[in-house]
Amino acid sequence: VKPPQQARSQKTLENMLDAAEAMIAEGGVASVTVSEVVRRAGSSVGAFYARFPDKDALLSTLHQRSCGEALATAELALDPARWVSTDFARAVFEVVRFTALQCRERRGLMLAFIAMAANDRAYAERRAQLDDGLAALLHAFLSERRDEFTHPDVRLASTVAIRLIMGSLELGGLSRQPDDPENSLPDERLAEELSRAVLAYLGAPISVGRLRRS
Amino acid sequence: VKPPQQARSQKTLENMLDAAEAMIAEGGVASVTVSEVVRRAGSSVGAFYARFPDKDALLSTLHQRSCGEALATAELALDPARWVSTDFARAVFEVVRFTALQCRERRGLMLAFIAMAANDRAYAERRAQLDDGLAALLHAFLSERRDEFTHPDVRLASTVAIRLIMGSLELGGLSRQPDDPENSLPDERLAEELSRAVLAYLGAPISVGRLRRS
DNA sequence: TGTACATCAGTGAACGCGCGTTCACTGATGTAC
DNA sequence: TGTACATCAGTGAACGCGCGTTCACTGATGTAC
Repeated sequence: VKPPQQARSQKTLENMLDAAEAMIAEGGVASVTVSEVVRRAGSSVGAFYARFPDKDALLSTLHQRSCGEALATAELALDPARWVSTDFARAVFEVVRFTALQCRERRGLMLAFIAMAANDRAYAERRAQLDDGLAALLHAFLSERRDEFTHPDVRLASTVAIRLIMGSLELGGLSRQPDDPENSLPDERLAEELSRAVLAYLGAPISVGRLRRS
Repeated sequence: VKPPQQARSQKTLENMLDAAEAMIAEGGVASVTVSEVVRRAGSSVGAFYARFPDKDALLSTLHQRSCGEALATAELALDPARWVSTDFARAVFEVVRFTALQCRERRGLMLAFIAMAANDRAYAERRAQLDDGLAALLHAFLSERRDEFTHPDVRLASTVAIRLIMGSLELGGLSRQPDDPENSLPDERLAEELSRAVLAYLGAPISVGRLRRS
């Protein structure tokens, strides 16, 4: 990806990324065509190829941007300072619930990048890096609360917990009809059970029903 | 999909499905072209279109076949009779480990169908049905062992446990390099932690280290 | 401050590759009498 | 048991659509003197 030399071309580039993101969210990667991207970005095909060597580079760049945003969001959500005065179980629950919300909001993008990762090594690697980053953040959070759970290996527990949470939520995103009103397992309920599972795995005692109180 | 009238065309059809499956496992859905499928199947393009209305139908049929096989495999693995004389925790561990093995063996196919489900409602629905089927089987298994864990809602617990297991394993399949020798979290280790998580979530007491003894 | 030139940025019609699909045809299998 | 006919199964060259990519060109911005 050729970095722009002037402010206006930087703006053009961002418009293209935004257009691609919107199109993915609406109709998946398959619906992203260069001509439609540039049409939405108010640009032209030539301008596109002046910035990106090819179409793949656009999607790669977008993926990088999305991973960065996700990590930044997690950094805020998992900041230990934010939870100092909150009960451990409650904090875990809130984080899981927030994550579930984020996944639902960005469902289209998330699914598209899952599909890309399934087919393309580069996406899989960026994805793995994101998971590592999330695990590191969770590790920092858990280290602050070391005396509130019993799992002997905090690092391992962080990695596995991220897998449990992200895996379940993504699998949920895969199968759920977004418009199904009477879903057998709504997000809120899943988040609650998921929290219980994570807390139980960590070895943090929790009384039944406590989570639901807000 | 037009059902064949003679045995030989049934064979042709199966050859095509097998060819497509092999190609997916090797190079993902993108590598599947009609001409290559028929070449491998020792058939011809016309024969293809006499069976399938279009290329999508081939992949759909293959997905149905795979889901059926997966469910049949799970039916054997989760048959309560098979585990009557086995410790509960050990049985859960063995099942999770077996599932992890299956996922690794069918990694290519699994990833391809995840990608399809991300882009196509029909695949997502079949996938959701498979998960429901797995949950039902787990529910039957757990019902036989009702007195060995404390989770109050067996049905809910079954659904969530399937999500935890399949989600984590699939997410693992997404990010892992299959050829990386020094993976930070090898299958065996993940299966163990995953079992602990599931057991803890179910409320089945387990002493540390017990799982590893074989 | 103005002029000339270089580089950056953008335009969109035209090209062409790959792959799904069609179709006119040949061969194989089954059935009626 | 043999012959005629109908249907099923298979063949592969040719077509054409869609979309990524190229390229010859115009316009905008910056810089030197």
